[in-house]
Amino acid sequence: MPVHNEDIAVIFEEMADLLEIENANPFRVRAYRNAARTVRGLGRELSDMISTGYDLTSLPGIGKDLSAKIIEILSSGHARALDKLHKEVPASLEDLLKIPGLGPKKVRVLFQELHIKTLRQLEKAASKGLLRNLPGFGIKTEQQILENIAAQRSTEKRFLYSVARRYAEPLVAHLKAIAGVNEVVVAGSYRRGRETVGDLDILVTARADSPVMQGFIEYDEVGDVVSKGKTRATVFLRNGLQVDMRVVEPHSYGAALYYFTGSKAHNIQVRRLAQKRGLKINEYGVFRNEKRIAGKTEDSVFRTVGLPFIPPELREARGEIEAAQNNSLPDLIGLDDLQGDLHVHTRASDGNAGIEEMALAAKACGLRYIAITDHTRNLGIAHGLDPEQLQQQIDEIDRLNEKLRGITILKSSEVDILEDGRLDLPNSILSQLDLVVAAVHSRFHLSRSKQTNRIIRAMESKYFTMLAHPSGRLLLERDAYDVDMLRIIEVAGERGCYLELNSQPLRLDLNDSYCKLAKEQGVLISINSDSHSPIQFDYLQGGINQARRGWLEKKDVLNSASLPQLQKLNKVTMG
DNA sequence: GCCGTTTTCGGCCCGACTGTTTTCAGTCG
Repeated sequence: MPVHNEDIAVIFEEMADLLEIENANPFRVRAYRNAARTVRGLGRELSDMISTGYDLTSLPGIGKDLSAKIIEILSSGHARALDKLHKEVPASLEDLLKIPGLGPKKVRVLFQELHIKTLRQLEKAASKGLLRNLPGFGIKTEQQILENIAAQRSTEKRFLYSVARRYAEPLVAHLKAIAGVNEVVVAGSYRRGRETVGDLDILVTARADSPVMQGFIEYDEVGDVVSKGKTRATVFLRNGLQVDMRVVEPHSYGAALYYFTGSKAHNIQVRRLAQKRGLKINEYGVFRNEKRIAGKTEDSVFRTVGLPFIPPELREARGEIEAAQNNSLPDLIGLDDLQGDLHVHTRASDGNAGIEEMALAAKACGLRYIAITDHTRNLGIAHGLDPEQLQQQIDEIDRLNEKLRGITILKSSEVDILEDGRLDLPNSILSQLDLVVAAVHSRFHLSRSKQTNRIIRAMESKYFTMLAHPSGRLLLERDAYDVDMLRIIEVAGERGCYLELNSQPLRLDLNDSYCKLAKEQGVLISINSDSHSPIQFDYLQGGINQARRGWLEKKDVLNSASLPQLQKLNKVTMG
């Protein structure tokens, strides 16, 4: 049973949780959490790194001990240290930590005093009123625990970025309209462009007498008010989305924006840099002793630690600070850099508009070319095309290209990759297409090796151009199928194929880490809308957000090429 | 448990809010 980086990260996180409940040295706990993050963020599998003789202690946060533990886990599948901890602290206590308001100290008390190990036991004890007399607990705590157990059951924890935006934008407008309010900006993971967000962090600058705090908690959409102070409040909207608002003075705006944009891991790294320079960074500014030396803008904060501005999408402690120090930050791609869209559907399969309508909509968005990629016959549910129907479409595209100006339509297809890795169209018709987009739409539960080989076999077709939505995941709905994505990226590099970054809000597939890895391997990414209607070209912005999080520059993106440039590339024939 | 242009020992990011503890610990972000 191969051990993946994720397995190791999970073990380290479990160790951290249990050690925390055991009241271990907090810095030791942090060391495990740091190591888990490092392991998760690696581009390569640790098992490969070991076999090529890589010294793990050169990784950040991995020393002699954790390196030995990684090697142990890789060879045996488990860590004796964790097994030993389990004898003292039951694993189920981790579930209790997930209840808001319960941290390691309280969980420890629950376990020691009442032998509570599971959520069910906790709920029972709380409803019997057994918690209120424990040290550090009271009636309110007991009540809150009951409410939070119920809330956790009923609500979805994260929201799609696109959904969060629908709530964020009107709320920002509401706050801006309150007297005395200056700036209102959504920071946090939302500003970093993450594909899903757990909550909204809203930063406000306002005059001291502004009623913004009151105006916030009285907002129409607010369901529950969790806490409210002079500078900070937390609410839940009626849809379950948590919103934190912070109010700061204008001279702290940049420092606060920086601070609340995170990520936490990134902020810690930068604060450590500040510390070395005898500076302290908090949400109010950058301080030397008691004196504020920066904080009005984010730029000013970065300058005090000798760094250039780092775009929010990069602030994940994945090497951006080192890159900033070496002046090698990427020049991130923007929406304007896209010249075309290589994944577009029409009503011939499951879209809702004709070819011409889609082409004109793309042109209106500033694009110069699109590829029409309807499904193939194997995908019956989407009315996939058979070779004859595709031939008719090809003829229609030829006629339209004669007529249309300012936009070129490329002939293509989103071809199903069958279970054995064959493509769902004969070569006789594939050879007539300008490019071939291929995708897995069935048999998601094959074993890792079968799924990987299936896709690699498809890539070996001479007509294969690009793998669409490479992992098959649907955010918050369906996990990625089990596939060796590192291998897929390698093979794409060897065969001169491309990978898609699908911009549908529910997909955003490829994810940011794999985008970065593809870039490092020289594999170009195509940022496509997968539009099924003329308004869906807007989705490209979401793809751009994701691409930026994956460190992609214009040169890393296939469809930032002009049409003549695209024609010169491998695998695009433009018959 | 990690780490080193103050250090191989002694540090390790920082502050707001809540509830209960009447002076502060725990939790959260």
